[in-house]
Amino acid sequence: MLHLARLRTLHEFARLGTVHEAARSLAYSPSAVSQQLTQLERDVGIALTEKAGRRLVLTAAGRVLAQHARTLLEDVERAEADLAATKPVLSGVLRVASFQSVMLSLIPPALTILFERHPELQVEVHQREAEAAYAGLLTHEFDLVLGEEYPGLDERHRAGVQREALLEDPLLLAIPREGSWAGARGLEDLSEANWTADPDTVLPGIWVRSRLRAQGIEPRVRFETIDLLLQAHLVRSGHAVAIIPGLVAREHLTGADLLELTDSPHRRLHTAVRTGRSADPATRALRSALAEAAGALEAVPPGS
Amino acid sequence: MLHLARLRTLHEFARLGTVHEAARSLAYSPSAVSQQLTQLERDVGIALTEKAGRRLVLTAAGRVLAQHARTLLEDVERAEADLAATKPVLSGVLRVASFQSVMLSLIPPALTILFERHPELQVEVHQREAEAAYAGLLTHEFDLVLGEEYPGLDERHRAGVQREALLEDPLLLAIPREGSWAGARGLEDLSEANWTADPDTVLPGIWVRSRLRAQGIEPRVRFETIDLLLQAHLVRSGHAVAIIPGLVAREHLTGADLLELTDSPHRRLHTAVRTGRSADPATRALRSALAEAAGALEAVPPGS
DNA sequence: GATATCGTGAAGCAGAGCCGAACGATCCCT
DNA sequence: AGGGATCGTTCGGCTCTGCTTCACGATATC
Repeated sequence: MLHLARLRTLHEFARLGTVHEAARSLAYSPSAVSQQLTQLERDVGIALTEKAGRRLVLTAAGRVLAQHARTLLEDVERAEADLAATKPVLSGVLRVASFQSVMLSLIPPALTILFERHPELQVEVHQREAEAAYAGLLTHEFDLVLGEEYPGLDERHRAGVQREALLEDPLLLAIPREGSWAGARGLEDLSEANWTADPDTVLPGIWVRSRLRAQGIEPRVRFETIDLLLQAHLVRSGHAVAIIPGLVAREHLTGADLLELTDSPHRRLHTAVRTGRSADPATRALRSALAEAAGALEAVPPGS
Repeated sequence: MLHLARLRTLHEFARLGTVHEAARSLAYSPSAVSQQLTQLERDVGIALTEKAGRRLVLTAAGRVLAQHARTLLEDVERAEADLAATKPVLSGVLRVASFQSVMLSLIPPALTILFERHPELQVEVHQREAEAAYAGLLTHEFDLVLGEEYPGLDERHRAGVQREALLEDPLLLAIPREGSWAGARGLEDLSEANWTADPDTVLPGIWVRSRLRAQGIEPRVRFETIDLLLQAHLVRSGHAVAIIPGLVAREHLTGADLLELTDSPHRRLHTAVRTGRSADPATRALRSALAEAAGALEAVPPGS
C-alpha cells in the first residue's frame, strides 16, 4: 500500500527540486527524503528519479506520480475539512501569515467577531513577507495567508492555492500639516519632497516608485522602511511625505492631510488557503470574520 | 499525516460492518483493525465509531471519512494505473475471476491474443460464483471479474466497480438427435421432457425456470448441476433437454439440435474492475483481447 | 443461564523509518 | 587546475510503530 507521507515527500521534492530543500521543508534530514523516495520506487516498481549531474530529477513516471500525489494530498485535506464540519463547535488553532498594515487594522476586529462566534477557535498571527508567507502556507506552517496585490503588479498564480478577494484598500497620498510640504495639493507639488517608502525589494516599494516615476517624479526616499507605523510617524511629524494604504492612514494619520491620487489606485487584499482547505469550517469562519471587518471599515470614510 | 492503510481498514469496516470481517478481508487480526481505527480517531481528533450493542458502528463523522477513504483509494489505484502506463511493456500478473462457460470458450482465445501482444503479462484465472467473484474483486484478490446478466434479472449496481459490456450470448434450446424428444421443434413439444439445469440458487438456474414457467412449462429437472459440460453431455447422450448458452453449445453440442427460443433471449456478459483500475493498461489490454475474442466468436454462426 | 461472538487491551517482538556521520560525485569560483 | 561548497546516498544505531497472540468483559442467542 502506498504511503501518504512518502507521497507528500515526493510532492515536496517535485515542487522544490532538490532533496535538501524538500527535507528542509518537511523538517526531515536529506537522508530521510532520499530513503523515502527510494522506498517509493520500490513500492511502485518503476524508476521515479534519475541523476542529472549532481542533482536528482523526476522521470516521466515520477512526474505522473507527483501530480497524483498533489491531488491526493488535496483530497486528504478536503476530507479533513469535511470531518471538521461534523464537529458541533469549531476549535483548534488557525495559523495566519499577514503583514503589518493588516495586522494593525483588520485582524483585531476580525478576531473579535470570530471570538464571539467561536470562542474555542484560536488564531495565531505571524508577520511575514509575501514569499515566506506562501512558502509557509504550502508547508502547512500556516493555514491562511493575507496577501496584497498592487495595480499592474498582479501576482502569479500559485499551484495548490485557492484565493479569495477581501478588500480594495485605497492608496492615499499623506502630507504633513506642518513643514515645507504642508498644503501641497497633489503630486505635482511634491517633486522635491523627501519621501518615506518601502524598500524596492518588496511589492509596495516597487509599486510606489513606479507610480511616481510614471508621473515624472523621481522620489527622494530618505526613509526606507517596511514599517508603516514609522512611515506614518515620519509624515505626521513633518519629515516626509508618503503613499500610505487607507487601512493604516485612517487610524494613524489623523494628524496629516490625506489626498486621493488621480484615478484613485487601490491595493487589493485577498486571503489564500491551500486548495483542499477552502471548505474547512474554521477557515470559512475566519474568512467571513475578515470580510465583515473589512466591510465595517469600508463603511466608515477614512480619517474619521 | 493520515495513513492510507488505516483508511483502507476504515473503508473495509464501513463496507463489511464488523471488525472481524474487516480483519478477515484484510488478512489482519481483529485486534489490529481495532487498533487502527483507534489510531485513526486519534489522528483526526473526532470519534469515528461508537458502540451499538456488542457491535461497533460508524458515527456520522466516520461515514464521512469512510466515503473520502473510498474515493482516495480509488484515486490511488488510478495513480498506479497511470504509472503503469508509463512502462514500455506490460508485465505482472492479472487475476481474473470467471465461470465455467466463459473459461471454456472465451478465455482461451483471449489469452492467445493477449500473449501475442504482451508476452510479459501473465493471467491467472479462477473459477468462482458471482458473489465470491465480486467480493474478491473488492478485496484485491482479483483484478477483473467476468460476469453475466440474464434478461429481466439485472444485477444491482455495486459501489466501486466499473463495468463494461462484452458480449450478448444467445440462450439456445438444446435437443438430442436421438431419444424421446428428438425432433422436437420448440418448447411446446417439451412439456413432459426431462431437463438438466443449474440449481435455482444461481442466476442461470433461476432464469431458466422462470422462463419455462412463463411459457407454461414446469420443468422436471432431473439433473441439477452448474457444470455446463455435464449438461451438454446429458443432452448429447439423449438423457435430457436444456437451455444452454451459445458459447458452450457451439463447441460442445455439435451432436444436438440447437433451436432459438421465441424472441431469442441472450445473456449479457460483462467485465468488471475496481473503478480506479479501469485506466490500467494491463486491464485495458485484457479487456480488448476479450472483446476481440468475443467478436471472433460472434462472427461465426453457432454450431458450425 | 450456558455458549458463541462481539470488540478491546497488554505484552512482546519484528520491522519501519528516523538521524547523524561519512562518503563520492559534481559544480563553481578563483 | 584545484579547493571548497553542495549535491545525493549509504551505513549503523536507535526509537517507535504496528503487528500477533492471548486474555478479558460485554452482548446476543439458544
